[in-house]
Amino acid sequence: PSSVNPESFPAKLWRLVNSPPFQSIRWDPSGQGLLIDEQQFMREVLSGGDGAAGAAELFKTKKFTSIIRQLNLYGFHKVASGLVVEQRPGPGAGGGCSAWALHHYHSPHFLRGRPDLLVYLKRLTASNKAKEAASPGLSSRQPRSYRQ
Amino acid sequence: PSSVNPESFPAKLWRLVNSPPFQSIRWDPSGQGLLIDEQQFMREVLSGGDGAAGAAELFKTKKFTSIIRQLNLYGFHKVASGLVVEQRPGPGAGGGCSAWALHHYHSPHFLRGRPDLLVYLKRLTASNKAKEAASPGLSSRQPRSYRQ
Amino acid sequence: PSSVNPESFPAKLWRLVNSPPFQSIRWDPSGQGLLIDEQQFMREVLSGGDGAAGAAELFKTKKFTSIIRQLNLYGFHKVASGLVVEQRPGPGAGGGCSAWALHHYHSPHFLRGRPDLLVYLKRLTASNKAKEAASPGLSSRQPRSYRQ
DNA sequence: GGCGTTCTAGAATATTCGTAG
DNA sequence: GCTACGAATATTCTAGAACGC
Repeated sequence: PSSVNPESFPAKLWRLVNSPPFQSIRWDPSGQGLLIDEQQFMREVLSGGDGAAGAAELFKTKKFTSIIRQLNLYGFHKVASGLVVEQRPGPGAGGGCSAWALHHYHSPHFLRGRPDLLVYLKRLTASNKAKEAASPGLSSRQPRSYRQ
Repeated sequence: PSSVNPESFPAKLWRLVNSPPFQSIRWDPSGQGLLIDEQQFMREVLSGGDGAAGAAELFKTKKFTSIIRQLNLYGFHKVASGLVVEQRPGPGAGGGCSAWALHHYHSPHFLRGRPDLLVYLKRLTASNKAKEAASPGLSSRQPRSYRQ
Repeated sequence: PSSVNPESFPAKLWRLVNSPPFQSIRWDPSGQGLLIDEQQFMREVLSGGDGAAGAAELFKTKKFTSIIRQLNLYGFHKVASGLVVEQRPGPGAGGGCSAWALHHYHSPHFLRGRPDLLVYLKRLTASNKAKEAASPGLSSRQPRSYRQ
């Protein structure tokens, strides 16, 4: 019945992560999380589309922090890296290695190959939160465990 | 009497803004606010000192958002841009126009030529806020204009 | 269900002590305590990762005392040395006599082969301590021996 | 009212310094 | 001496709140 608004943030995110031309945002190896390269994302997706595939005006903002705010509003949580996080290829050229900001985010309703789950991605508004009042009620920064 | 800890955030900020070698952070024309060029600041100050004057290890963070959090913790507020913010001359080559992130922040206790005011910059902790309980009590984002 | 945040101090400590490439930090013979060679740890783990396995940015600090503070915050206690603590053979010549700082620390929730206990390692904050108000309440510095 | 964007604050852990015991 | 802890600041992730459409 109720499909997902293709202009909503989760729908845009889904299209981006499944778009091979966009290298800045992709699935993690397990397909359960999102990897976003901040610098590359700013060039490719934000700031006016001089990027590769011409993501013309996909988002109104030019600030990466707005993307993070949206992720949190839709219930995504940051996954602590620290472990694998694929090795830096660093072939040779380019040189300026630059402090990488590779963000890893996860939502139980955003999994590779499962577009059917997108309908469960709700914006965490006051009213929506009231509806889910009986939920486990995670605190703002999960004190310890976070992978559910 | 009570001087300012030179390792505190306000002291570091003061030294940076008064350091001509650092072009990423400077006074606005009136001397009452701070201008920070995000991209340049990340290169010059954060991320390991391959920048100009070697601000080796001034901050432990490499994230610009941490600087913003500190500014807010010390009572700085963003100044709505669109007004002054001198045009960047754009030396010539390159041409990558790039979506500029030029941040304009203000605090009544951070004014050009007035290092004596720095002692009034207090970190807004629970305890410090309790001490100033009698203040007007501004909400999180001042409803309209807040330029005092 | 609830796993441990891999970015927390106990998780990092666990990975380090179980990482053979890191020789500076290892289990004591009984597997109930931690042995840390201060000088080697500073080279291998702190101070920029020119060390062996490239523990790039595992900690933001470069001070060994900060590691000790973290150990104490998570309930570790120093084990009186002078007893076991195998002598380091001293690889060869030189005879850098070495007033070696070999630190021996213990926690009942940090045992070799028992990652399941890590969830009991709680940061000793004011709030956490309040929650455990009804606990046996061990004093800060165990009166005498506590080797269980 | 919903949603997106922006600025600010809350809350938890991390780092540092001083000092009590 | 020297271990352990309190307290203050720093860093990080998430949420609150205001505004415009």
